[in-house]
This record gives sequence, C-alpha cells and structure tokens, in this order.
Amino acid sequence: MATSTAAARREEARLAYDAFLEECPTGQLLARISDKWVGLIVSALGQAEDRSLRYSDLGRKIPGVSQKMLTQTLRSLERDGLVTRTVTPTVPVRVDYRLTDLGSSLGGLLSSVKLWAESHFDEVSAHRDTFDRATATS
Amino acid sequence: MATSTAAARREEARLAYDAFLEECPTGQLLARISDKWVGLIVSALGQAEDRSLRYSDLGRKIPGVSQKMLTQTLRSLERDGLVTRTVTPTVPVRVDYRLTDLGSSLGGLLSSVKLWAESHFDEVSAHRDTFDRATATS
DNA sequence: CTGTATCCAAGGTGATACTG
DNA sequence: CAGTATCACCTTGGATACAG
Repeated sequence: MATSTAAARREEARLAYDAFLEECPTGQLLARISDKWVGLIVSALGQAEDRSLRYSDLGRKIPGVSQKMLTQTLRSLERDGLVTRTVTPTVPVRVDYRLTDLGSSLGGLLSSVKLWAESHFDEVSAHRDTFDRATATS
Repeated sequence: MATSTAAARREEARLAYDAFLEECPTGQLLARISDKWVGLIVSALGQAEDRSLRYSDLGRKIPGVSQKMLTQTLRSLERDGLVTRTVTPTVPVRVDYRLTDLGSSLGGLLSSVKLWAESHFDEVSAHRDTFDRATATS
C-alpha cells in the first residue's frame, strides 16, 4: 500500500475540504445559488405571472438549457424550498413550478444581478477589448 | 452524408451553441459573475477599506480558494474592468487589487446575495430536511 | 408531456513544484 | 510575496434513449 502517497493525500485533502464545507455551510448555499441555471430559472419564474411556469415553458424560456440541467436544478430548488412542484394528473401530465415566498425574495436579488449584467455588458466589453489589446502589446 | 454519426451531430450542436453564445452575450456575462469565487472575491473587496486588498490577504480572507482559482478569477475580473491590479515593486513584491466603480456597483448586489444566503440558511436547511424525509418515504 | 438513466467529452479544480 | 506551469482528477453538463 505504499502506492497511496498521492492518493492518500488526496483523500486527506478531500476530507479536510468536506469538513470545511460542514463548518462553512453558507459557502455551500452561496455556491448553489450562484449557479448559472439557478439564476436564470429563478429570474424566469420571478418574471412570470403568478410566479409559476410549466416545465416545458421553462425549457423554452431559458435558451440553452438541457432537460437534464433543468430537471436537476428544479429538483435542488424544490429541495431547498425555493419552488413548489405541482403535478396535475391530466392525460398529458402537467407540472407547474411556482416560486415560494422564500424563492421570491431571492428572485428579486438575482433579477437585479441579471439586470446589472444586461445594462453593463457594453462597459465590460469595452474593458475586455482594452485589456486584450494591452496584453497583446507584450 | 449518411454518416451523420454522433460525432457529426456533436459538432453541429457545438457550433449552434457557440452561435447562441454570440447572440446571447448577456448569458456569458451572467455566467461569469455567477461564479462562486467571483462572488466571494468581489464581496471581500467590497467590504475592505478602500475596496482594496493584497493578493495574500484575499487568499486568507476567502477560505478554500486555491492560488490557481484566485489568480485566475482576479485576472478575469481585471480583464472585465471590475478590479485594478497595482504592482508595487518593493523587495517583496506587493500587489493590490482594488474594486473599480463598476466593480463596486456589482459588489453591492453580490453582497446582498451573500447576505441572503447567510440569513436564510436555516430556512433552506429546514426545507431540505423536510424534503429528504418525504423522499425517503417512497 | 415530463421526466429518468446511461454514456461520454470537456473543462473546472486542486496539488505540487518552480520562477522572479 | 506573487505568481506560473504542469499534471491528474473528477465533477459538470450534454446527447441519447427509454419510461410513466
């Protein structure tokens, strides 16, 4: 088992990291809500009437999201109590996702961030050009 | 081209995705600022006096970040014009990162999100427990 | 329509060692 | 002190096919 030099240290680091997460759970939550899809989904739901949308509506409203990510993200949001999932057992099943009050409070913040991104995009773009030009001058 | 193997369709999808990014650059920016480390770094800088911190101070202030991620994230922030990088060529080199006005405007928002995460953590936690218990009852 | 399960490519991420 | 470079990993995320 002398092999385990690297592997052992990995494992050790891994555990240390997990312990850290346990001690710093806020980081976890922050990382979760900092997710790209979370922002888009919560924003989309927040803008919708009744803060509610169907599964397929979400998929259509959010460009580039895959079924997998949509389902996965919605699950975690449901688990965290940010959205509720309502199944209507009609013949084609209908599922609605609705923002809870908790989710709405976050939705406002994330919408602001999204708005910031939209309104400051050209500014950031300009900075990028400047930076890239300066870097190329090496 | 009956080939139409999986690889071909991959490539096609890939190009479509890139085209999408080009058409939807806001999504790029949103994804960038939704990054976990971006939030932590910008928040840390925002809370600091003079909105400025040294490289090592940042590393100490943000638990769990590696040199690589710190440098990498700071570079992208600099490129986007959210922070400025100032090198003081003393004997032990000193580098300060300072939030620009643009960065500060984002910093306020991200701090709010961070604050939300901190203040609603127990609530989310409670929801998770409920959800997990309900799921286990399958 | 709304998922679930599997496979697979790609990139994010950290550990380590080295430079100025 | 402040990086840079390399390597190895392993999670993320998409495509696909299948199910209720």
